[in-house]
Amino acid sequence: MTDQDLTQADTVRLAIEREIFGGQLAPGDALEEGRLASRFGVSRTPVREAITQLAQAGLITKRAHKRAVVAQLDPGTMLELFEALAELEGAAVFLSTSRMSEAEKRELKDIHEAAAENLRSDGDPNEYADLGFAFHQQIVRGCHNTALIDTTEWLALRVLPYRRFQVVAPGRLQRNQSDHDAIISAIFAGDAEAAREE
Amino acid sequence: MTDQDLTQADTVRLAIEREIFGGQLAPGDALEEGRLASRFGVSRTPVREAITQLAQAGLITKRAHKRAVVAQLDPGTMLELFEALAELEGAAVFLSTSRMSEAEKRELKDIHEAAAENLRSDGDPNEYADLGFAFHQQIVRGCHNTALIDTTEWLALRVLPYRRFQVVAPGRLQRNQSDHDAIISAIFAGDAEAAREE
DNA sequence: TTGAGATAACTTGCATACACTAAGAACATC
DNA sequence: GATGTTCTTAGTGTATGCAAGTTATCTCAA
Repeated sequence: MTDQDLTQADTVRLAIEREIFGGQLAPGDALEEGRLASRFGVSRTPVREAITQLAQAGLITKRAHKRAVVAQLDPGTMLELFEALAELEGAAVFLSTSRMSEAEKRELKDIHEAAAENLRSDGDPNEYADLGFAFHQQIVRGCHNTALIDTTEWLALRVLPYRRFQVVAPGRLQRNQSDHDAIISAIFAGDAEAAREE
Repeated sequence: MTDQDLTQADTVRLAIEREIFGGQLAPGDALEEGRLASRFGVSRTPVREAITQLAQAGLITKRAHKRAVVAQLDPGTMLELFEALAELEGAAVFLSTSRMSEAEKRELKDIHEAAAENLRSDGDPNEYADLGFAFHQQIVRGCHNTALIDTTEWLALRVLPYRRFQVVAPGRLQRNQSDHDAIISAIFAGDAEAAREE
């Protein structure tokens, strides 16, 4: 009753999600209902349900009578997604500036400083990426608007499979870090407009 | 191919959507798979699929082993939705200001003036509502970012069933109209920030 | 009368079977 | 050899049956 009232369709959906985010399923890969069914030891019915949900979420694309495919974004669409995501995060941080509690601000600062430390000491890049994710998440959640949070995170989910392809240009991380510096300053100064322009 | 390659699940989903938007299905109403199936003359399978999709879209809520229910929003959630929608539209208009073509701006002006005329002549309120919807849509689409457009319209869809409950306070329409006036001015002046603050 | 427990009726979740679609293979035609 | 046509077959879409869970009804004691 805690929450493990997961139906099989849910289980399958979560498993597929994980494989997409983890890279075992790359964009463009085909998802075949029958194979997935036998792989997960269930019938095709819950698999179909899971696929339907993932398609609705935009993680996979599906057309009638054709195999479902892990969503493949052309560069243009991907840029649009990133722009839209930036706008949503901008809107969220605009609200967050006046709405985050002191505790939330403190935690944001902690995350930021952990990232700085990681950068200074040449730490694990994956850990830095995770901290960056947490940073964004903390800001977005600070707006205390569930609809906006959900929408933003849903959009973030769609680009997640492509993060792994991001080139790590030299100096990119430092630049990212100073951007975050600016955001933090703006939030603590209560300057919502400045925070929006990250 | 021009013809709808619609699967039965799609047909059912569209029909249910229409009934929700049209008010035949009110928030809180239960959707029972069996009844819907026999009503639409199909089996439960495509009905289930349609319900899954609508649940994912947020139009209905569904929990394991419980009946699906047309999404019912408490006032707080509804306010959040409206706020989030306003932020998204704000982001869109911010971009639209510099991206709308002359033709798009002209069409926007046409819509706005048709609404003004409707108001002046005490025309059909439903027509005014439709024009308002078109006004917003025209602005959002002007940002030319499919991801942002889709996200915004998807959110707008979620609140659509509740528009009918909106009280028509006296002077509300005039106020709405002058807000739109301000937006138009800002867009034509190229003042993106002003446009955002509708 | 009211409330807890038992039980019957109903609804959902899943498995299985079948129908239909759409690509590709095999074949015939030119 | 190229082209068009008919099979083949892998794979999706839908129907149906059944088991498990949920909701409603009934019973009976306080």
